[in-house]
Amino acid sequence: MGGPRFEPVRTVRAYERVVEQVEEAIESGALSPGERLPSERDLMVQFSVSRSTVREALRVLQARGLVRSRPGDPHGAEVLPFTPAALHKSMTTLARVAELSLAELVQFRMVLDSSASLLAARLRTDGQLAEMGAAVARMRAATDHDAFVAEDVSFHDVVARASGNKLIQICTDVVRSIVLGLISEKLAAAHDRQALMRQTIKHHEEVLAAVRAGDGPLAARLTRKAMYDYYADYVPDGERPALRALLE
Amino acid sequence: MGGPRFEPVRTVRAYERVVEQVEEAIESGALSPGERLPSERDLMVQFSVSRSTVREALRVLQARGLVRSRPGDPHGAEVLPFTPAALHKSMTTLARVAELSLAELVQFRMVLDSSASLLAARLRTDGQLAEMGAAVARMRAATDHDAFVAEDVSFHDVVARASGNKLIQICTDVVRSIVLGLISEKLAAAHDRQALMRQTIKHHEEVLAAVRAGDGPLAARLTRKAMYDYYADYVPDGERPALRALLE
DNA sequence: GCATATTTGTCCGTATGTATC
DNA sequence: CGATACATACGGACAAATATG
Repeated sequence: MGGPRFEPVRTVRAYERVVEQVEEAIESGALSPGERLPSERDLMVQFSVSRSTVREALRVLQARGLVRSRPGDPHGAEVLPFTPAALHKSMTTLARVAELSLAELVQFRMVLDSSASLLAARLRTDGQLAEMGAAVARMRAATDHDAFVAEDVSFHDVVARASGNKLIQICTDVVRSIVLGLISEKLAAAHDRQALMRQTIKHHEEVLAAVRAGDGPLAARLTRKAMYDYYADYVPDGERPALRALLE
Repeated sequence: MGGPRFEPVRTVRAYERVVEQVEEAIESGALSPGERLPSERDLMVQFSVSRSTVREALRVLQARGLVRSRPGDPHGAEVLPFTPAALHKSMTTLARVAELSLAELVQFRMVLDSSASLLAARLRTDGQLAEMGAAVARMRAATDHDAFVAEDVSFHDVVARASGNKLIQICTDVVRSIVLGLISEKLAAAHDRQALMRQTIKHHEEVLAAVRAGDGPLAARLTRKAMYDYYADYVPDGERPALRALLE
């Protein structure tokens, strides 16, 4: 007994091996954004596989947002700079197939954005503070609703950046766009847009003041409150208690 | 002036249109997990494209975790039940190409898991409370380190489930496995594993008591503290202040 | 258990539109 | 502008794997 323990052999497709190798080259930094992959014909020689196999691998790499190939490009597929597009795609899919409710998404935003505010209150630079103020000023000056929302987004973007955590920054961005995609039309059709906009500006000014004062817990609490007030109307009654659980 | 405003035509690949249609069918629920797609030959007839195009589309759908095809399967590709595998993949890639530091990942865990504890203190059922207690008991009984970590994970899993938020549940799971993948070998090689395990059990007991008492803020604070104590040694000195910013 | 039919995985060749030099 | 090389898409072919009778 106790001889060598063999592991089951996972039959791995040819295109997967191609994907793995190119992926490793990109993620390890051996291939940098802007650099080019060899042409499909070169790749089929280097990997000793057919054209179809190379193409299936490139489709997967493209779906993961790592490369992009254009017809006729003599330089081969381009290695792309990092974007959260793939994360965005998979989270959007998740929201649909896992049937995430708007309440869950808003709750997640409350958690992430309030944490960003908490950290920003400690770690923000003076330049970022100025950016936040400028965003609020542009919110005040916004004439149409779309511009207002855009400046609202830019405020939250600066706060997320000021948190110093790239993962928080990316996830707030992704989840926010999903939420806005779900209810942007409803927001635009709100009956008392002016009042909502005034209240939103007031909330942002309070958050900004807390961040400026370095009071992280207050900034976090205000952020949660602002988000609740902004979205609660669009959340079914039964799910609002779960949101309020984050307000103390 | 002012004639019809034409929009630029986005040249869309044939395989992308196939992907879109199948994706829509799955995400809308027209195709449920366990059901089968038509065979590749049927698909090329239905979409009026070549088999290569169908195959490239299937590779993309497979990369997104929506379907799986096996060689020789007469029933066609299988529609898969939801898994966060695609999210896991894209976030792992993100961690590498965006060069996420361990500190950022741990900080993200502190945010998510403490929020889960906060919500769980309010929303947990008695059954879930019992599950948490059982997990801690199994942690106490664990003989080897791997079993201990496994029970640790199951505790956090129950808490995340008790939060009532599927997105929190999934993201805690994904980020945790990434963090563990980064430093599991270091954890196993810790010089004073016994002391660490005792401390971890104590922390979990405290969190459990707070959750049982319904004290969400306390449970959240204890969760952040426990995670900091567990991982701080593996985070470079310069990045620890960012972690401590979450401890008040 | 075995033979058969079907399907996928992979390969090859070709035609067409396109981007670059 | 022309020539070249490229990606896109098509169609046909064979071997290995799978399910069915």
